[in-house]
Amino acid sequence: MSERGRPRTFDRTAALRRAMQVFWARGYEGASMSELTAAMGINSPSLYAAFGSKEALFLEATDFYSHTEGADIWLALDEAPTARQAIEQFLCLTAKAYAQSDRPQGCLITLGALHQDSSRGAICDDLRRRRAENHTALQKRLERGVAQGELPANFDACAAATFFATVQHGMSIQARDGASHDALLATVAGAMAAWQTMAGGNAA
Amino acid sequence: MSERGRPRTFDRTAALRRAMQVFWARGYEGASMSELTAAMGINSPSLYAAFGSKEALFLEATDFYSHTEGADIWLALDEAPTARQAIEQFLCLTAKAYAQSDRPQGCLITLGALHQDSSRGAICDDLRRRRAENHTALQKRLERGVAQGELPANFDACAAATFFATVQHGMSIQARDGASHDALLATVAGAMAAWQTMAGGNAA
DNA sequence: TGAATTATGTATCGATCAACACAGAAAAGA
DNA sequence: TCTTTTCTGTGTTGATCGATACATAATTCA
Repeated sequence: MSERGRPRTFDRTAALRRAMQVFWARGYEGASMSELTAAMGINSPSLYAAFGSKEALFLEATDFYSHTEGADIWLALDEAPTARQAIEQFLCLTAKAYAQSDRPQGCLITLGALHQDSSRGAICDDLRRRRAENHTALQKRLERGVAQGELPANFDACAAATFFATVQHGMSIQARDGASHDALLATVAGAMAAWQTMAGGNAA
Repeated sequence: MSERGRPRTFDRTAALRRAMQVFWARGYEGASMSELTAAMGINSPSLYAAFGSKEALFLEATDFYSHTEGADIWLALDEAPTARQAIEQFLCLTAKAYAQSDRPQGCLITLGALHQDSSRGAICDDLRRRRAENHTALQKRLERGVAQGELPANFDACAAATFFATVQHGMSIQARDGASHDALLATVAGAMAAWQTMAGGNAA
């Protein structure tokens, strides 16, 4: 295959993981190329040869993030037996992931590029697309709960999905402020307190 | 007084407002001096003479923001007759303010400098202090509700304040994603749905 | 009117930004 | 061995970053 030429002397996946951590901690604009190359242990030309550009590297890093850091949260959403347990697991796993001290707090997808001009570059659009996918996943799971009779027929799955997604976004900022796991669980408890009322049948 | 020397030819407050809008839209790091001077209608030396530095300008801009854009939200919190109405007004006014299309979406205090190193510079610390003050204001209002018998004695005002503050933070990101006023109100409805359960007496 | 004081506009500072030119090094194919 | 291909390290590109030097203009005080 493509085994001709001098072989790469660094682990591409390991370097991508390091880049992800830098973007995660500093955001897209805040992460400089020198910071990235230092963390990845390679020189600038090697980075460009392997990943193309800062923008392309970020897109790959967010994809890597989704498949590693973010995977279990969204897996639990689908696998929990009831919609209520699905949402609770979703939020509890979020609380656990966001407060871990051995990595940046909060979510790369949520915090990675909040101030980009949507018109300029694909980064902002890509993150928005991923956030929209998350909203859809929540909504689908809630609709399943309606279909299975767990939730009333007039339950507004879209509005509820918006609410729980917004709570998760807020937890990213809370985590960035140094909130402990327990503090994040207080927010989870608040969000789950809404469940009883929403599932009671008088959803707006 | 200090009326000696050549008088300033621009309105300092108007220039500060323009600077606030730039920081609001682009964040601290994302707002460049050239962008700021262009929006403020002055040259770089005038900016430094009047405000000191980019950092000092940001601190003044956030203070200005608190006293103008953010004032009515927190005023309503204290003036509403019941704690429940206070929280509801607080969230509804937030939804209204964050979705207005004639200004940047979301909150400057929340989104202004999420990726700063806390050690480096006073910006991050200042915003965190302001967010902590907001949490305290919410908690105090809820504790008033407990004292007045509106809420049960075992009501966890701190945890509830954390929850509502987190919801508000999430709404900033939701607004940045282009959410409409109605979409933000869906989140408000979700948060208020939690009220019934939390105020019921079985708060954790 | 003249000295002191403060603001303005032009032009620029060194540092850093993202990105790349180039030559040498290390592999495969002939 | 020799050509081709690909990667690596050094050094640098033009642009932009935040921040100023400097001369000039406009005001107050004496």
